[in-house]
Amino acid sequence: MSRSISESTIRRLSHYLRALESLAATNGETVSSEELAARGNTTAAQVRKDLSHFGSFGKRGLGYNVEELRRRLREILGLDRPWRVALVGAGRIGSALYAYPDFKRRGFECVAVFDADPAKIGAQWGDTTIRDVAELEDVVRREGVDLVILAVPAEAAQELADRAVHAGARGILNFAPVRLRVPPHVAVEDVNLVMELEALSFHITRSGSNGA
Amino acid sequence: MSRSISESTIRRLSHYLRALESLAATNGETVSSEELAARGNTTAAQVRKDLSHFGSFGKRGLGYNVEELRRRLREILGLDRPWRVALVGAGRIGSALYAYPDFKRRGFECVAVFDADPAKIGAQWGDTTIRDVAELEDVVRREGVDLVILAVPAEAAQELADRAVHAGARGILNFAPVRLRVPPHVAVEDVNLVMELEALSFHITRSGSNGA
DNA sequence: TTGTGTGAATCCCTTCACAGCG
DNA sequence: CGCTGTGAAGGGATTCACACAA
Repeated sequence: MSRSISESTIRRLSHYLRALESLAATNGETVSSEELAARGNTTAAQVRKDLSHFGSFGKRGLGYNVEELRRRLREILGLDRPWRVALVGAGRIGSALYAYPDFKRRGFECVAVFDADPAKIGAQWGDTTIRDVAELEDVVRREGVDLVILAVPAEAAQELADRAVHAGARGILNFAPVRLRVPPHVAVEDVNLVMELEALSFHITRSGSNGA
Repeated sequence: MSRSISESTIRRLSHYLRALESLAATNGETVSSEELAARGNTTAAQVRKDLSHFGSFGKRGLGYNVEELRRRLREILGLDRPWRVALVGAGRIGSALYAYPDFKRRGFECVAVFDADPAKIGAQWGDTTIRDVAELEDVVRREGVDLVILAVPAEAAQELADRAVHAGARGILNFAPVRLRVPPHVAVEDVNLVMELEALSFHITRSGSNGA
């Protein structure tokens, strides 16, 4: 289809999908770009433009069929198949993510958990045994892991990313505050909690009544 | 100074600050926009443009004084003062955040933790007692809470946001997958982990060799 | 009539290129 | 010289506005 879909468009597609799913029960048949925009982030024109990059899913004068648009969005986002996820780092963030119910609900299945700490290796999380991170490559290969969640200290992140990629991982969700270097066929998304707080700090400081 | 600083600029300022902090020890005196760009996300021109929105901190032919630029960036981001943070939701994500060492290091101090679950209320996390969320307004007011971290289910998020804002909170870090409605003087940053995974899914699906 | 799909216009962000200061 | 600070150019992304299909 088309080239170069922007990162913001992708985010909005996720929003639309979520809106459709909460709509499926309540509303009956169709949504307009207007309704979708109200529940998402944005304007009706933006919704239509976003969708137009992938085809023409609507009916003029009517709107979009909820069920069909939902299916198409899942296809577009690649959610029409299960994803095999490995979690690297069994610390606090790792454990929160492991139990995050929305992941499974969306088809992201955690098939392995790793840590470097001998005190943690061998422990059980539900039915998952925490493995030595030394086994990373083996397990990624054997289990066909697609995505790796890196919840490890900054110093360890690049090396672990390299190893996961080398073993076949195609995407990395990175919680470490470093910019990872990866080959072009590998996708990386960064989550940096401190940065989010700093953004809040910035906005409040600027909008505040203090001229400092 | 100027108006309308973009969200991406703010993120980059955070990057620059982090780069400077790791530099302060190793390097001696000055950095060029080139070096800063290499460690951050971006290009030398972008670094200079970003900084130029806030003043002229560099010396031509020399670069930026590391220590001074660090100080200015902390000022710009509003990090030259402590922030009082309340954590709402003592679940797994909440507990991971509470212990997140980088928060304190950057001046974000968690002064209260709330939950609605009677089984959790009264429990101790370090020296913090988990409070009944019914006390939210009181405590936010009494403790002078600036920022609220919402790590609660989607259904509860908007109501809790309203209450926190009403009690004086100026910023919200929102982990619930809903778009919060807040007055214009309140800043919101969303963290949506499922969306990040979906973005990975999208990229991999598109770049993949499978035509499906 | 309603609401999509889409070129055209607009706005904003990034990149370029260079004047000017140290 | 070297490197910043910045107007101008370029490129993307949003918004506008309307032809057209149901």
